[in-house]
Amino acid sequence: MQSKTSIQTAQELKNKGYKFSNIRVKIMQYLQSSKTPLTPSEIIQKLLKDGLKPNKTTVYRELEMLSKEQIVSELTLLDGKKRYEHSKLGHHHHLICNSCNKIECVKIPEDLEKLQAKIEKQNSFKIQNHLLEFFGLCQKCQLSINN
Amino acid sequence: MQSKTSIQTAQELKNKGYKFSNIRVKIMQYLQSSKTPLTPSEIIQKLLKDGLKPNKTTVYRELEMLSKEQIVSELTLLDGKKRYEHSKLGHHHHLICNSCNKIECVKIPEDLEKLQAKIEKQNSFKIQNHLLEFFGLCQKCQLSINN
DNA sequence: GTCGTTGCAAAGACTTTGCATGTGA
DNA sequence: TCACATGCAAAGTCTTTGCAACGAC
Repeated sequence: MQSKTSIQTAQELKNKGYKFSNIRVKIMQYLQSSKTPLTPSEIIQKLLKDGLKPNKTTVYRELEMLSKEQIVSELTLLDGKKRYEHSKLGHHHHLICNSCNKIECVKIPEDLEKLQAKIEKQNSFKIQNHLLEFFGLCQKCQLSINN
Repeated sequence: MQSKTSIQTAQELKNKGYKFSNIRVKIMQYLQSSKTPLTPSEIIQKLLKDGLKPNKTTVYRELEMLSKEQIVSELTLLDGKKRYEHSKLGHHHHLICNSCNKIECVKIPEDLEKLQAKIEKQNSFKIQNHLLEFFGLCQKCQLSINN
């Protein structure tokens, strides 16, 4: 199911009264350039590397705000930790390595429309969204296990 | 991907040294008869209703053991709480109501073999398992929203 | 100056651990 | 009896809340 991804511009955010603080901009950058969803503590690590000393509360609040404004989306998987990824990525799924825990994103062109239509009919359930994640071994780990 | 569901017999468990305490038997019964995955606290509620006063630690340890012996499987979704369901259910998916949070189980006959084969090839990723969950409105909530 | 943002301390929710005691076979 | 099961207290991890101080515009 494709979700709309009309992400707000910086101007729209300013109009809503948000300010562009150092930390906020950094966090948005991390999420925009990350190939994998990030946990709050991973974001804190990145900020520390960049010379900032963020309070964890700030990071949690930042992510809450970005989530509320649909700039990022929240994902709870695996270990119960929340992870965040940029909404510009659109609807996609993940390949999660059981060995090294790496998370890759993957787009599935045809997606599940037909299957969903069938399930809706058979279960009288109106599907609004879905979650599809694959667990297994990434390329690297397949090789290292074979050696 | 179908997971093997050769569940251990009571005798096999006894041979491993496990004892059949009141609480353990109850917890296994709840999970066996539940139509929806249960959280530790839901299990504690059920035990209280049945006149037992379980310590939460006991319940957590029970679920850990049942999980280790593959009698139940653990599921982390949604709110980051762990949920447990009986392995006899085999591989299946869930319909999760965005309105009342009810979780229904659903089997998908054809499942995703073709899609998985394609993804494996395109991403050099060896898929071992998957998670597929649908979010939307259950029958009841569709009706109550329309009224 | 205003109002959003930040830091700090504390609390909350869920889960795990250590140790002493209880109990089923 | 003896190993497993249980209860209790404490700690651990992740997250949220309240409040005062700071800072962008």
